Amino acid sequence: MSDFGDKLQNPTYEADSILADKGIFVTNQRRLIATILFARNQHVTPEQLHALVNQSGARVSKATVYNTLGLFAEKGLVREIHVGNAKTFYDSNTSRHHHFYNVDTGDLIDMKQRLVPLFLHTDLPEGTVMETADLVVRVRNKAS
Amino acid sequence: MSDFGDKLQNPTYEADSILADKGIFVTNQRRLIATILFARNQHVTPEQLHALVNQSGARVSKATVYNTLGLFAEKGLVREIHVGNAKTFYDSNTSRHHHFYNVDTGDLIDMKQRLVPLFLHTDLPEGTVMETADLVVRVRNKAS
DNA sequence: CGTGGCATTAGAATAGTTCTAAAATTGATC
DNA sequence: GATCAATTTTAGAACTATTCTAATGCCACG
Repeated sequence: MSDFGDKLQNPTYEADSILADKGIFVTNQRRLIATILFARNQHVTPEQLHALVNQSGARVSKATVYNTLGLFAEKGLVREIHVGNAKTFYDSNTSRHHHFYNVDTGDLIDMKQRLVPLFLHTDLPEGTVMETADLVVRVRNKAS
Repeated sequence: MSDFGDKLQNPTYEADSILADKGIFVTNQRRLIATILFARNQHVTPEQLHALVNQSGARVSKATVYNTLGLFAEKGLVREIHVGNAKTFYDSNTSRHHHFYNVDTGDLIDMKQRLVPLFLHTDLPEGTVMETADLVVRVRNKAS
């Protein structure tokens, strides 16, 4: 990149600085994935993201999508949400909030209510540290 | 079974009545599974239960274990707990409580604290009904 | 410009679960 | 008790999400 003006125009610049801020080494694939992830707040599964990335012309392998999402989650860039039944979502909104999971449609929906009071680290089982605390309310369509 | 006295002596009688109370048709396999499940409050995965049943001499197929646990959960006899990473646990303690899941050991541990306030059905997404509401706090061993 | 180390890749492997089609069991009926 | 329809059980194949593997590519630095 030539100068600062260029950088501001360049849609990838923001992704680069987000990654750099978290000490994540920037590569083409990571930039691509970050750009898509942060284009809007959203919930994606690795598979959905893989499709999104690749239909944008680029080619990123499934393994890299998994690795990259795992790395981003580890660095606090996205939140990993486990909804059971072998599915994992990644949420680009890392603020404290919880979810509904519709088992019929596979949709993950933000919960507006703040239901879970502060969680105290001192109460964790002996010798463990918290990784994540997910409240997932599983729902299904009424008519079924 | 011959008479009521016999039934009281018979360890399977309790399982039978538990099943009957929930309108579950009793079969040998279901009785076996129920007996093991309710011998003590515990968390089991289908695979663990399958091993338990079969090392007790009987032979019950994996498919039946899955079907039966699913049926019991549907009828409210056990609680299904989704901890992510493709594992499902069944908890013979159906009272409201939540769990720690140790990702290193695979253990599911009861949480003593009552962290989640009453959940209001009216706040569910349009056209859906609640299935389960699980708060799972994922922890890992400190030294890793 | 060569070397070391990480990143990426395709495809195989794995784990948990569900599906399938056939065989067995059940209770109801003769 | 034999017969029937309905349900349950079964073995194993199929499926899905994810992780592993081993080879290849890429970049930074000397």
